[in-house]
Amino acid sequence: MNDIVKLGTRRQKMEAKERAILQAARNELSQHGFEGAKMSAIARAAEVAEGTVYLYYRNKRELLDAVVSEFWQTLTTGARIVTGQHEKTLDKLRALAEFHLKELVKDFDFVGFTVRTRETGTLDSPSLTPIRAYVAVFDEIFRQGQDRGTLVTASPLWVVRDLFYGTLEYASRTLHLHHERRHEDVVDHLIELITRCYGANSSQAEVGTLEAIEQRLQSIERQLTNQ
Amino acid sequence: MNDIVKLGTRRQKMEAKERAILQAARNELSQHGFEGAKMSAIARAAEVAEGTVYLYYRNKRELLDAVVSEFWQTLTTGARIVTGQHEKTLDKLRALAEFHLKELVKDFDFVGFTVRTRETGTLDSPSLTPIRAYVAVFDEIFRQGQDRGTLVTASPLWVVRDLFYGTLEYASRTLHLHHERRHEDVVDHLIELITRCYGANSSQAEVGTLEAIEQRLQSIERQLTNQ
DNA sequence: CAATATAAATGAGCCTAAATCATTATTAAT
DNA sequence: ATTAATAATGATTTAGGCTCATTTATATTG
Repeated sequence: MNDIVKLGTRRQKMEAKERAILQAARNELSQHGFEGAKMSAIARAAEVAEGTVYLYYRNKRELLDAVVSEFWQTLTTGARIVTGQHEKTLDKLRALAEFHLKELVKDFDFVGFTVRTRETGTLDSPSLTPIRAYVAVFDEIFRQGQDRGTLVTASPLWVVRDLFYGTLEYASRTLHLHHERRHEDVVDHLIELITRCYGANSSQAEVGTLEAIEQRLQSIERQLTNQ
Repeated sequence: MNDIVKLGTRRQKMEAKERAILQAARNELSQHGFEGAKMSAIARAAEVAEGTVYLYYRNKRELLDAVVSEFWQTLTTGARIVTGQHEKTLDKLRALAEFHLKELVKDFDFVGFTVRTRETGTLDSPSLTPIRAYVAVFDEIFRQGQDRGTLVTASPLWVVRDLFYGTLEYASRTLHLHHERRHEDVVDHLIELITRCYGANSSQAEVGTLEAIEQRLQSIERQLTNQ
């Protein structure tokens, strides 16, 4: 039997150490940004020598890449959970939009890190795979909507995807800068827009317009009561 | 009379030197990225001593900021010219979208630099003003469309703006990675979407009462969004 | 046109932080 | 217990941003 004092096998210890370094890097990065982050500080926080960090990650950039990858992986898991709780396509999309926006505003710096990571990234660089896995969540939902006949569009999927995530990322930046603005404005607007432009049953113009007006009235009411 | 050998007054020389440094920095940056760019290389390219650069810009970041500012200023000028050649709101928006997308794809790296610049930027940091000036082009056109009655929406302007620029930036990234994809897909789609969702005359077959309600809505909206 | 004052430019050297590597410590195998 | 293999260490090297004492160029003045 294993000695209790020993904290596990060699491999386990190394894995724990790697997690510690990653965690320390994440903290240091979101606290000081990429240039501001010091490898020495990361090593100290992870309770290892500076040289040890370089046994796990070739250099500072790879460490950043790993942090960013982990971030998107976590996001992917969360997105799958959140969207899995809904049946209808539009509900799934709304849930995804809400989740995405909320997370981006929370960890806003990581958006910048991600762009930075991609700066040098080519099409098939491994640093892109976690992001691909993440956007796949949207793609699956949208395709399912198309299969079901809920959503209809002639445009390529990538265009709609860029619309979805582009809008949300820019909105997250705005929300990050202007704390008083409302998240719901974005999500409501985006889903409304998707409904009107890709919704199969919105083709009946008259009903759609009436409903749209009602929606607008509601959102105005909300704005009024909120200030 | 001035000696021909002399290349101008002191002030002129300094301005020329500043432009040389800025140009050198721009080249170095788009060639090697922010970390990769060396102050020594910039100085060499601008044909000045390394210390001279620091007489014009406090540090590397400020130099980057200046490059990015110049980029957006140029873009603003171009956008104004391009949109000024059209009369109708939707034509202006289409021209702006086409121009924006084309420029972003061309100088794609600068998008990354901009985000990076904003990383530390607060709400009123001077590095944001050129970007504000740029997005103002969209704002003006959209507001004008609302005043003319061409465009109608209950959502705050910032939401629509983020949709517009967010979509285009993400699309520019996609287009930058996948050279075979078509720019027109994005612009057509975006304008079509704006037309359908914000176009006032998009649902022609409406009853009189409906129009009346809509008019009242518009005036309320105007009041709300104007503060 | 000196002579002088002021501003601009220079680049050797300083300093910080990333990355390396010879050495030491730890774990696994026999 | 001995040895081999692997992991960890931190002093040292290296690189590049930035400074500052000095030099050079321009403007001013009598």
